[in-house]
Amino acid sequence: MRHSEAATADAALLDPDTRVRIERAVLDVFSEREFHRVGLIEIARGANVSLQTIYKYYGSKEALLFSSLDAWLGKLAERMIDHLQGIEDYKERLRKVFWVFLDFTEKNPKIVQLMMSSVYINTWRKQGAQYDNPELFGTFIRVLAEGRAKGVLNDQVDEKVLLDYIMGVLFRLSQTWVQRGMKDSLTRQANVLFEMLWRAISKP
Amino acid sequence: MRHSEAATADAALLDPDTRVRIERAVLDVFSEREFHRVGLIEIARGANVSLQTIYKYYGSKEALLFSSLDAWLGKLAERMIDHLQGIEDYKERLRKVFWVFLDFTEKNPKIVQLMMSSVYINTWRKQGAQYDNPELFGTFIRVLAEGRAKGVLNDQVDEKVLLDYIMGVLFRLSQTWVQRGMKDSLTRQANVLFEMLWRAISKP
Amino acid sequence: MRHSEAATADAALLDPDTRVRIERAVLDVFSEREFHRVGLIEIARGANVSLQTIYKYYGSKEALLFSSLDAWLGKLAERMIDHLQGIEDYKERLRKVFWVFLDFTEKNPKIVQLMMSSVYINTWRKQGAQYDNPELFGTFIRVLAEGRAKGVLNDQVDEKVLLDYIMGVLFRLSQTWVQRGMKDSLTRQANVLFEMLWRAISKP
Amino acid sequence: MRHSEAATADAALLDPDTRVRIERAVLDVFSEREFHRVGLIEIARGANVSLQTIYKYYGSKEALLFSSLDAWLGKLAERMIDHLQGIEDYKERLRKVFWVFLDFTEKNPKIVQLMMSSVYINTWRKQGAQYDNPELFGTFIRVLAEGRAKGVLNDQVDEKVLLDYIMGVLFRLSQTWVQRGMKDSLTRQANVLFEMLWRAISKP
DNA sequence: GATGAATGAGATTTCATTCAT
DNA sequence: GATGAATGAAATCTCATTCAT
Repeated sequence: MRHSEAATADAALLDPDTRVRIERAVLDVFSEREFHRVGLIEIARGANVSLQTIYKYYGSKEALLFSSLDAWLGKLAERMIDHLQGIEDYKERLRKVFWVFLDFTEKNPKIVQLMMSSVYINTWRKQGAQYDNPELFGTFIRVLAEGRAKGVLNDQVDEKVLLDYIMGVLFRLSQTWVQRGMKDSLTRQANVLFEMLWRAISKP
Repeated sequence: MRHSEAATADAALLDPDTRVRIERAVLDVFSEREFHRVGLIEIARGANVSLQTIYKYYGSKEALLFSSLDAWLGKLAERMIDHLQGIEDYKERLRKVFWVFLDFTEKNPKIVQLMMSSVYINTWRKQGAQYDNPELFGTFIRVLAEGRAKGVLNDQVDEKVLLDYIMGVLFRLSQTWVQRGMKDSLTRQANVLFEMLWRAISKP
Repeated sequence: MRHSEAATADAALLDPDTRVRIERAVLDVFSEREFHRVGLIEIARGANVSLQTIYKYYGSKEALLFSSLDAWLGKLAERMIDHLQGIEDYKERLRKVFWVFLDFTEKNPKIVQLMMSSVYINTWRKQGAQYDNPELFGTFIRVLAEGRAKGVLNDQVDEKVLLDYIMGVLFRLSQTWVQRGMKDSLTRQANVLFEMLWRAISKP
Repeated sequence: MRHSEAATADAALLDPDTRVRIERAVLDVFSEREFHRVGLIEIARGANVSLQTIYKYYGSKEALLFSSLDAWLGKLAERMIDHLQGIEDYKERLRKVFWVFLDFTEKNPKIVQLMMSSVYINTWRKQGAQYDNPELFGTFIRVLAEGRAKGVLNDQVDEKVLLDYIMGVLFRLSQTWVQRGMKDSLTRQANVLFEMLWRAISKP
């Protein structure tokens, strides 16, 4: 049903320059204020486009947010895949996933803020089909499956549960790091933090 | 708060019966729809009170949500404290905390849904002073401090990080359990799940 | 229909002292602000009574206003009748009516203000049956009829038209005198003003 | 004015068609019911526009009423000026003013009703600067000044008093004619009525 | 007589979304 | 692509009126 308009509203058709301006405005504004406190005119003005351009290419306020978020997360996915290249040892691969995520948080705290201010977990999930960033999550899943196959991961629980531990910890660490004022580097402690997680998910 | 009588708005003054009706309506509606899709008139009608009553005792839509949420979480705190009584062994105490949380999720999935649909992590934190439910979080913190004191917990990281692991995992497990359709009991796997977490946070 | 409540809400049953306080508050407040800008709580507080007392004895905001207005106009009627005593010459009687009205305006500008701020001509008329102050208007009418009978008044038009001229001029003079700042005495010019009116309504 | 955009709210910018519909609705509804009994939603529905359109172009309920009233009175002014053309004799000019007013009343009783139902004399005056219809009242004043200059008008009183007599009588005649059920034509008696007024204001 | 609480109604604002140009 | 205008919906606030104590 939503896809009926997909053909009409597709940010991909937008002039790349304009798109960047819009996505930056989204990041700036939605990270500062809650979703319902943000007016699309601010975004439009901030990006120097008309409201109609936004509606034409995104379709709705919600879609704008999720599409932009997806674009930003795409960068994380890209980076993740890039960094995973050439690492053979399984634990090292996972450690890398962990590190890239924390590193991304440190370099893009606004994205974390945006997610905390304006993204309802639930809505995000629902939009999943379109915006869940399969590249990102797919990479996670693939790395996990790999570990299970190699027999190094805990097999008392469903594979999804392992993902829950990883994501739960990563999200929470990112959030509190931002909320507590982005003091002392997250990545500097990455190894200690990862070892804790590793003990949780590896085969005991 | 634009409300001139913000100081006056206090749900505690409300007739207990009415309050329960309102809080139930909040739970029902906000768990189904996102914050900005909920109209207070629905809540009013659902609770059989007038809009004015809501504004008088809560002050605003946001305050209504957080006050109600706080009331529900108060139940969790109460239960938590109750269950902790008489358990001596430290690990057992933490296991209990873990179990009570999952048990609460299983028995009150709507609260989890409400948090996922309508509560921005950020706003929640900001409202902290008023609604963070010190009883609940205080209990967590106290149990943790206890463990540190006894030397059984990982001391390579800040105590807050331990809390992040626990909360991160608990929240994520609860959320995905609800989102994946509340299949198979969470508490049934509580021990396995807890042991994983325990390996993460205990002194290696 | 309205009279069904007459038995219930009747200002006459009110403690005279309280009634005076209420009527004074009505005068003070309704003369300063338009009807719909006046809150009954102000009146209640100003008169040191409870809202319920007002409702019990007056029945409604509108009734309160008209009943109070009627009480004040009663004073005009009383004074009018009093002053008319012992004047034989017809023209002199009418001149007196004219003078008393202007004198009343000068002494009670607030009543004029109240009528200008808060009384819709129409509503006043409709409430006529109850609040038209038959004593006052009855006196006018009687004096007029007298003049017609004596053959001194213009008989080319309906008697009511003569009343229209008198009332129209008196009301307008009163209103503009108040609005223009209550400068120079109205009564001082009463004779000149009356002679103008007399030329209009007397038989040419 | 609470309206932040008060400066923006200007009915003149409104689509003429829409404006006519709104003004007609205002006339219809405010003439039937008192100001505070009228809901703007009725007006909006009656004019087939949204509430927001009304607020955008008028700013407030009161402004809507006065702006509309002004528009209607503009028609009277126009007609007045038109009819005055080519009349040389001073008394005839004033007679014409008198007649046009009564004729307008006869043709637009709803406007009189609206003024009686919903316009507080006081508020109207205060809004004067904006809505007093300088064309209309200016014309009155100019005609009067003319008469004074020619020495045909009573000069024992201030010029404004002469205006008071004219307006007082005209308003009152119009009001009672409407209230008494709009029986027998007002204009048919215009001459007799005018001669009465003329005796009052002309030099004796 | 008084006090406190609740309600329905409606004024006013803000905003996502749509339409026409 | 952009601009301007209109709309429906809902947040918020104020108040007359009613009810129960």
